[in-house]
Amino acid sequence: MKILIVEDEPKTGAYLRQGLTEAGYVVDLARDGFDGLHLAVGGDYDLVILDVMLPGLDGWQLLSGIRRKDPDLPVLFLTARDQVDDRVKGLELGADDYLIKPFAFAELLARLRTLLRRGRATNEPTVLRVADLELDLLRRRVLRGGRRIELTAKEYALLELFMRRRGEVLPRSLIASSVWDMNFDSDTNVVDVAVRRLRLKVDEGFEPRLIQTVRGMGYVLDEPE
Amino acid sequence: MKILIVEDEPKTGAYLRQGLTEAGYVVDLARDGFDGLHLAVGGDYDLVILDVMLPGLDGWQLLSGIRRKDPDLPVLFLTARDQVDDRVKGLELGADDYLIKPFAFAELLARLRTLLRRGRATNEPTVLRVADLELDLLRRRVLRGGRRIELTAKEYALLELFMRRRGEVLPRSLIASSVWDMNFDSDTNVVDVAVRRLRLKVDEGFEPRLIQTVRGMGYVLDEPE
DNA sequence: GTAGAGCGATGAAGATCCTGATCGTCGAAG
DNA sequence: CTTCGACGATCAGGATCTTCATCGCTCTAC
Repeated sequence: MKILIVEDEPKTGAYLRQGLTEAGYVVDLARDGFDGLHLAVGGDYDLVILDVMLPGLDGWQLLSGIRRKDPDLPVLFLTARDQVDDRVKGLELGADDYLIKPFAFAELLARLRTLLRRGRATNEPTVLRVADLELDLLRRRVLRGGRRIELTAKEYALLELFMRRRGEVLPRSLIASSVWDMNFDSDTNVVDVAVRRLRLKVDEGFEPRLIQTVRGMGYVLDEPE
Repeated sequence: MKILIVEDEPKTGAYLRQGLTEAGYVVDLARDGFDGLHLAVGGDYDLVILDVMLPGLDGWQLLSGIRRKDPDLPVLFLTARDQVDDRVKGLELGADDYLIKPFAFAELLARLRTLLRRGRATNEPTVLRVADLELDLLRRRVLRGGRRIELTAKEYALLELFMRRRGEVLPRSLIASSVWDMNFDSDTNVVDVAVRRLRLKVDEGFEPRLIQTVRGMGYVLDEPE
């Protein structure tokens, strides 16, 4: 897997290169937008990581340049916290994902895997859908009836679990172990409380109710018949 | 490495056995205190994991039985949340570490590694000390001037980093990456705030001040000359 | 049908952690 | 020596998550 990084700040660039190389990717690094564009369109990469703030060509110009030549090349945007609103712009222009600096390296690797696995042709599903509830795995976004719903990290993890295993009754212990890495059913009701919070955001005021309690067993997410 | 688990609850026992076996340990499982004691004293184990609540012999009786035969065998206590005060009793009776259920499996593995690495004979240091500040790696306890100091998870991780690298000036970026797994110096001051909280607990009201700021570089923990 | 136990739902409080703003201080340049 | 800018300290506010206590419902046993 060959990845191009376009990043002007030397420290961040070097760090990314080192980390990704150690993770087994082949990595090239471009220092500005011009080099970036040049390499991206000619270099046969599987993925491009793109800093929004760049000298020369900025991130968006670079992105549209890439899209003109290669509409399918996965592009991941790096944006700083105070440019968060720019991510919308990036996604509209055809970026496939974004990440806000600072971020955990593990997080970056996870996103990369998703993007690369989806691949150019294979088109594995990136959006899970149950009734009018949608979960966009790449953008980490949730929509219900077309409306955006903001979820916290745990809520998102919980919902993703539910949707990936739609229709299955998930015992609390399973939920605890996959969302919390807790594996002992002692006297905690974290799962219950988390499910309640998720319900408030995702089910409250909507029809049909998707998250259902199965007494003595656990919870399911599904469309009731 | 051979580990004995003494645990009566079948689900927890099975889970532990499976997880530890997958992690490469050889695992035996005893269902009650009598079997546990019998196996422990005769079975040539490197470590024993012990549930406090047991039918037959309880955890402490078992522990003192073990200690009579083998004073050095590492023992890790499992205690439920509402028995937390019992952990003191356990440690006084010669347990080497304790873990509160529910806990993350990764946490258990980390503790095991520490206990096993220390080994029976090798006696690697398990307490870090600078001036009158002590950090007990096994018990995850911190003492200053003999007084117990309660730290949160992040505070503990930060202090451990400082003490393991006593005297070294640690740049913020290094701290961020080891305590937070964040690797980008953007506009956050989490490190500063965390250092402040740690200082309040560890340095405030004591002499000498151990956590020092090195302008433009980062922080050090050391005894000033 | 009724009582009781167990299970889940709910609400509130508390702990921890992060963000953002402001204030103070150190050091260099003039 | 004074001024200014950069860096760090500090504080308040808020978000998230967990714990705990209580309430209500369901199911079962009698």
